[in-house]
Amino acid sequence: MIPVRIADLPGHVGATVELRGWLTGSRSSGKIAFLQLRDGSGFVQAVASHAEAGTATFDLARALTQESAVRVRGEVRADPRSPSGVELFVRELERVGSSEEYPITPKEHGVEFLMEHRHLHLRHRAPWAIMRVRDEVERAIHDFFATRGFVRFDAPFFMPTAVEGTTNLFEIDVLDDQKAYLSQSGQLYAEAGALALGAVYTFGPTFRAEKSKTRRHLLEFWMVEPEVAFLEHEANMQLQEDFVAYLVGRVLERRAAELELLGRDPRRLEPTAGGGFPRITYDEALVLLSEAGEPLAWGDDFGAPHETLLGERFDRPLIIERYPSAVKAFYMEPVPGDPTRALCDDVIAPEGYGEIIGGSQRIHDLALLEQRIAEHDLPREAFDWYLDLRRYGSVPHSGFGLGLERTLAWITGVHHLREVIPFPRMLTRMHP
RNA sequence: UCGGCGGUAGCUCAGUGGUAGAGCGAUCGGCUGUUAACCGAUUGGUCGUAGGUUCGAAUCCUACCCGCCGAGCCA
Repeated sequence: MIPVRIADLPGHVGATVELRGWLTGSRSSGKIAFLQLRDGSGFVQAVASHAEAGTATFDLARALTQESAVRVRGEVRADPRSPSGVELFVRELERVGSSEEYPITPKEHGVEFLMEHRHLHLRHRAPWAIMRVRDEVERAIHDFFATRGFVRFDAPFFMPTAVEGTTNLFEIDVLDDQKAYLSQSGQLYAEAGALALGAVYTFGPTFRAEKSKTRRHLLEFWMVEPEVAFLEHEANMQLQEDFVAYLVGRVLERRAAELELLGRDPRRLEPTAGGGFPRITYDEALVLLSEAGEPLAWGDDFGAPHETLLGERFDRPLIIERYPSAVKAFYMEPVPGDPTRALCDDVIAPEGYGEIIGGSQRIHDLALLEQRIAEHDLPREAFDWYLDLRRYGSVPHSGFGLGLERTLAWITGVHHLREVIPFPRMLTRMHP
């Protein structure tokens, strides 16, 4: 008898099949038992009646505890009372692995308790749905860039120095007193890649040793960073828009059932899939903030409340461009004729999920880049190779970084970033 | 680092000076269509830690630990 996945059961109505999975819950009376089963592909109810299954099988069905592993053989029957349209009528039952006193009981639990049992929590419906959305988004990232001729380019995780001097880095002891830092961005290496391969993207974990304890922060998160030679600011923003619209479109197309299980209304995401993101300048954003009663002086960077306020005004991501150079990274190209502003942009997600993309055109002039490195008190010798990129055939180039978890939190509608990564790493969470 | 809130049963919480509580869960029994099942029984505790006040402290005081939410910083 061939094993069948729960997801494929609707195609086997009338057949007798074998299911392999786990018991998520059960309910029984004297003569009938209902077993809730999962196998990773989905969820289904099995029905064991005393008359059809026999005493031994029926008694075993009643004795199974939560998260017992089982093999079940039985007949697939259509039933309008089932959410998936089918049920499995048990003929034979085998307990593969027992489960005693499973901690995550069918009862409300606090976030902290669930995170302490994250290795088991992942078996439950909401994390199951979220991880399937995460998988789809990661797949969509690769598909988007592959169809546009980008080459995936893996940046190192050990870094000799900071990419952006301000943020805190995790310091690592390498052999013989040598210091290194965990990567906070693969961008500088992606720039080398872009000049070698034309268009590249990095995708991997990123580490920020910031003492941030909010729902928008993790110590370790995943970032995708495309970088393209000869790409300038306007086209860079268009690439970002096309990219985000594609990712959201893919989830709407292929993971609608998971969004529904999570209670996420797909209508909130549909405008994004159509593109047409609003674009405003930093100066225009200041006017909007002033009108909203949150005035800022020119030159101030936005705080989280400002970003939320701006993002909530639109039904799709908001692009804010041309920030003051002083609040941005050293490598950003100035606006032609206006050195106080940079050819950069942030993409702010709707609904208060904050910044999901930061991007810019990079300085390609050697003298200007040397000057900026000096102004920022950065160790020049660490950037010798980076300056070489400007010595030998320098061209205008641009790129951006998209935070995977913030994007996923917004798409799935969950409150906290820790929900969208299998094992979150935070100031107060290293276990399990 | 700063601000606000919190730590009591396996879980979610109530309990503001006088015998430590509820619901849920789990276990056992009953019920042939349950899906937040229902009915009956059983099971449940260093009240975050240390010290202090008091005849008596989960409760009041002091210190510390841990967590949650937010700010800054950022994706």
